Amino acid sequence: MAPVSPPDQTSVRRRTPAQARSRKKVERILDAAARLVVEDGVEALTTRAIAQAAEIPVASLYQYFADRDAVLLALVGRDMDEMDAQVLADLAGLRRISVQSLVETTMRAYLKVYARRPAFLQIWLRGRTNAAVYEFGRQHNERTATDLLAYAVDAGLTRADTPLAAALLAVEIGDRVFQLAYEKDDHGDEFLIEEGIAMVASYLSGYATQAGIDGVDA
Amino acid sequence: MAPVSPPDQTSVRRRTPAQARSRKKVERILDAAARLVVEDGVEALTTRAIAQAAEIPVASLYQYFADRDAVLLALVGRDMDEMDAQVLADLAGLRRISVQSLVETTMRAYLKVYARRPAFLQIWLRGRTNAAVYEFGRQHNERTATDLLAYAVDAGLTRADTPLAAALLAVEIGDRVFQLAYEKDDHGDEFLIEEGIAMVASYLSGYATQAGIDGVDA
Amino acid sequence: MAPVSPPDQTSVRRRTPAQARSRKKVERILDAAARLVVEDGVEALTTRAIAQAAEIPVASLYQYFADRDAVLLALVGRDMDEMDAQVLADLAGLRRISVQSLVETTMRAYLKVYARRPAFLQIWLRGRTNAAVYEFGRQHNERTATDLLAYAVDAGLTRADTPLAAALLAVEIGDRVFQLAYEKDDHGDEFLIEEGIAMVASYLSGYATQAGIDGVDA
Amino acid sequence: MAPVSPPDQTSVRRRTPAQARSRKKVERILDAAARLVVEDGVEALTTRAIAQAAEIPVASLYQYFADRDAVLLALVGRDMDEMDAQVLADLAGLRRISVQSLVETTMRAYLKVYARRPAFLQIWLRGRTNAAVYEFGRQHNERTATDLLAYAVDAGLTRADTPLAAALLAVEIGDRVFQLAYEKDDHGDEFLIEEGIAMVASYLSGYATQAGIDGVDA
DNA sequence: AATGAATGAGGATTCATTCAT
DNA sequence: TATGAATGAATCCTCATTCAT
Repeated sequence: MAPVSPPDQTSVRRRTPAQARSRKKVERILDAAARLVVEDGVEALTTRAIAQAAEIPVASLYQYFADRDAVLLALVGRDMDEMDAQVLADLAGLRRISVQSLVETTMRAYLKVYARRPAFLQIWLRGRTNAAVYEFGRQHNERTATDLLAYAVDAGLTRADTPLAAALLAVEIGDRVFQLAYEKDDHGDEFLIEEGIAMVASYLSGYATQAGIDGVDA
Repeated sequence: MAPVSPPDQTSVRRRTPAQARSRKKVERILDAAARLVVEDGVEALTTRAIAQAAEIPVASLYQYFADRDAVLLALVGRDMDEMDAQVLADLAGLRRISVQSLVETTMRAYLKVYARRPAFLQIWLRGRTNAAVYEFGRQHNERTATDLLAYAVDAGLTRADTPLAAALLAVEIGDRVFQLAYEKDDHGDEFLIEEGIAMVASYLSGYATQAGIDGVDA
Repeated sequence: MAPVSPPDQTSVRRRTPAQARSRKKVERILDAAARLVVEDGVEALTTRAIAQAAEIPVASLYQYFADRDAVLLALVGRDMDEMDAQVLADLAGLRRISVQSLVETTMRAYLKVYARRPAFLQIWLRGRTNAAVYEFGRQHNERTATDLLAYAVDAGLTRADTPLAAALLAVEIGDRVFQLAYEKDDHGDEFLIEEGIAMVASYLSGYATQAGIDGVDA
Repeated sequence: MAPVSPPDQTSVRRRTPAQARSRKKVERILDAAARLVVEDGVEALTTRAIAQAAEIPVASLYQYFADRDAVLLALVGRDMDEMDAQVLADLAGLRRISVQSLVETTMRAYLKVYARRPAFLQIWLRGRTNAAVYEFGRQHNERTATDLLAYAVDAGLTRADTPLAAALLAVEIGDRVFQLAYEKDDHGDEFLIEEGIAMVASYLSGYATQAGIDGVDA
């Protein structure tokens, strides 16, 4: 079973020139928005500012996005998909897996994306101030918890009766560890990250099977 | 040593009638603001709304508070002081103390105040959306971490070389546990609270002395 | 002489397939617009909304209508034609005619159409807010006054020197009676309708010939 | 009994300088709005335009009016009060009164105000396009009907069992007569006005007592 | 100390229409 | 003929704060 849900891939097949153009503009808007966020924070992401940065009229924004929040969510969603993909890839690369390595690999995958995507870091870890983003995060964390738990149970790492709430707590705590680690440090405070990983792994070990502790071939 | 810094008590001695009147009005404003927050959330706390709820002209707000954020901070600060006092009191009531009971007592003290102060719960756990509040929280957590660590080292519960960052991590994780537990549940999800307390205690045990694990007379 | 001008029937003869298709789409758009008006009122009739309801792109609207107002006018015009036809038919069915029965039959014919065409009722009686519709109404009332007066004079019901302004006043008052009667009542307040008919008939009787009062064979 | 409700006179007694200034500004805004309406019609009455014409910032508008509609309603209300006062005064001047003279005097009183207040004429008779104004008009007509009926019954001009709906119909028809008479003619088409007055008077005579027909000393 | 009034700056969103393809 | 995309021009309204009195 896949450890995290793959991104939604509705109608990715072919694309008309018009759609391609449209997609390009969407990207352009998102890139402009990303720039703004990195420079001035999430609150600076006004429709006016986005339009100006993307060099389009404000009204044109509404061709591509339903409203301001939609832009923000698209921005987060884009990077979040990359996040999930990174976790997927890194877990796939493991030879042996245990609860410890599952946690470590997953969390370190996140770090890679934070390093690559400063806008994401900014929105996600520092500016989760917007209600829409907050809700998006909550849902993503829930999905992640569900997927990872299913994966762990499936792989025989944790007991079948492990409560979802425990998985969710682990994910949320991981999330907070990152928030804390990146609060002042653009590269993430390594001490906090290590301790955080240890804490989460240790917590989840409480639900581990013997195999989950010893590790099994992937 | 006191486990948490006592509230700032500048010029509490005597008070002129004018000061007393002023204090009263401040309280009235804060009470109005608290009502608003509980009813409509932090975003509803506009200067207009506060003034209307307190039945004073908007301009008069600025007699008592430098700006909008100041109101919010005063609101949080008032309850935060109560929080610290509760922790202080509950720790003082312990016969024997260990890392485990230190964590448990402290976190349960927080729960008591959340139950008593819905406005605090609303601002602190659900609406930490405002930059000023966020910063205030960070600083309070830092102070709390410093104080608790000093207390623990002093009492011989943790090693003298325990890094402050570890204490801070513990406090922040505790904070997140509460955020999660109160997200949807006005009374706090008990499972999450218990697991959270266990997680934090277990983490800090890594820095405990033997006495910290066995417990000592307070 | 016909009591009301027959609808404009430019080029109704034959139709090419393309024209037939076009006509179909026009009907589809008008039906969609009618639905919108009934549900949400005249102000809800935006080009966007119409296009969406008709399931065509907004830009395609402009293939069939010059602008937004044109849609509204076409909508009104369609039902107005039916209105005129109903008046024509009902008057044709009369054995004997007098000023009284002319007024009564005409006004009751309107009621029939209002009952059948809720969109018309909505636009015409409740939402005559749009300048174009307003103007259309004025012109239709003028035409109706002219036609009915000619008919009445022709039939010897009213004096030949009856001023057009009197006929127009009668029509306009009838119009207002309906507006009032349907203001809150979807079926039309019967008291107001009866009194209104009586008022208009009584007024026009001032211009009646003896025959117009006694009635003549049609 | 007063034939029409006197305007609301809440706290007209004394006035602080601040209130006087405020009142002055309100008048200034209304005057500017009136100018706009006369020149460009009701739809031209945007917040921007009003503010510009009154030479104040848009935001200042909201000090004195809750929203755009409030300005329009204040504008209408101001003149409507004058209208009521004129009716009151003119009826008070009558030596003898009958249904006929009651109708005539009332309607002619309206004409005087239309002549004095072009903005009112514009909004009321030509631009009753705005929902708020429309509703205001409906309510005023209802109040007027109620008051005039009570007055007529009181004076013994009409039977005590005259239905309110009849009075309302009379008022509404009078209203439409004016709309029609002023449609194209800034001074009001005299033929339509005379005929309209006759029609309404004749209609109401159906509910008159003998005294109402013969007339009584006021 | 108290406050009515004033306001600059900005907020999101909608709409009818055009045009290149 | 059909339409996706583009957009200029407005819309109303809110907010925190200041200042003269």
